[in-house]
Amino acid sequence: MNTYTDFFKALSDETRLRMLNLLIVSESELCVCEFTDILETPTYNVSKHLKILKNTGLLKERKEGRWVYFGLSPVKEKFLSLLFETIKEIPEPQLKIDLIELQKRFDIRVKGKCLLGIQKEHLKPINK
Amino acid sequence: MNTYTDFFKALSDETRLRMLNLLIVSESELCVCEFTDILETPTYNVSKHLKILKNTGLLKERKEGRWVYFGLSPVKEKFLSLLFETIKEIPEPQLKIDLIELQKRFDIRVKGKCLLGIQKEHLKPINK
DNA sequence: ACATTTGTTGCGTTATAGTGCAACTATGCA
DNA sequence: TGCATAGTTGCACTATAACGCAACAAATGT
Repeated sequence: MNTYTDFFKALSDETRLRMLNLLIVSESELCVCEFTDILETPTYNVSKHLKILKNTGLLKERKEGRWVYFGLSPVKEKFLSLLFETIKEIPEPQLKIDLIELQKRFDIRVKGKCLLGIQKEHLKPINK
Repeated sequence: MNTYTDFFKALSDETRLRMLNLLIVSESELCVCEFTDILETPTYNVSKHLKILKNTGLLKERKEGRWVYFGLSPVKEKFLSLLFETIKEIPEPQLKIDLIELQKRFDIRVKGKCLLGIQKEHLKPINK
């Protein structure tokens, strides 16, 4: 039972709902820095939210050099495919805006790869 | 945006998910004491959870004598109808058990009305 | 009028979850 | 080897939410 409430809990946060919207509509993988710029959310929070979605079983992770890409887990249950269809039907302007920002990030990919890192300075982590 | 995360937040609690399952599958109204017995949850919590679902816009309330019936709000958005279809696809044994218990409560209704109140003593509120 | 029944609400407690900061790891490059 | 870049994690703080209890309101019956 807990498993199913956990799916809804995962979606009950705005940042995570926006993340899933990006992945569902685009049908592709995004790396952490792309999420950071699109959602205008600090990297450390992006990372934490992605971890929650992954632990819920919604996302899978793939490392490529210094970059980490997140994409949807393969959908096996009818429950999950319907849940994703439901998300697609949310008429929220912000979700449309996010898709436009996503396209901008895709446009600066090099051979389909994210190589430019975070573009918005104020979202970068402070490294020592 | 908040509105939509609120729908998911409403479903992220086991008691509320079970409530909605009962209403969606049965396509009828239930009164507070019926929820109490079926969910084996104290009346004061049943009442609070129903209030949350109502405030989220998922339920409507109807008073009839001392009894208060709750049913689904009329569904206008595709988002909500899909959300309800999604809930129907949850393969959780507890949700099936709840439906059996619901049938038992329906069986003791008098002319379609709940007249017997809470049957499980330990769930009743302490009245002075 | 009074007791009973059905349901609601306020309060204190506890548990959970999101945020920001800073330290940390890991990979690649000069 | 040293540094920059991409991302993660631990900690303290704050906010939110569920719970149990007890008092309360509202409708009904005698």
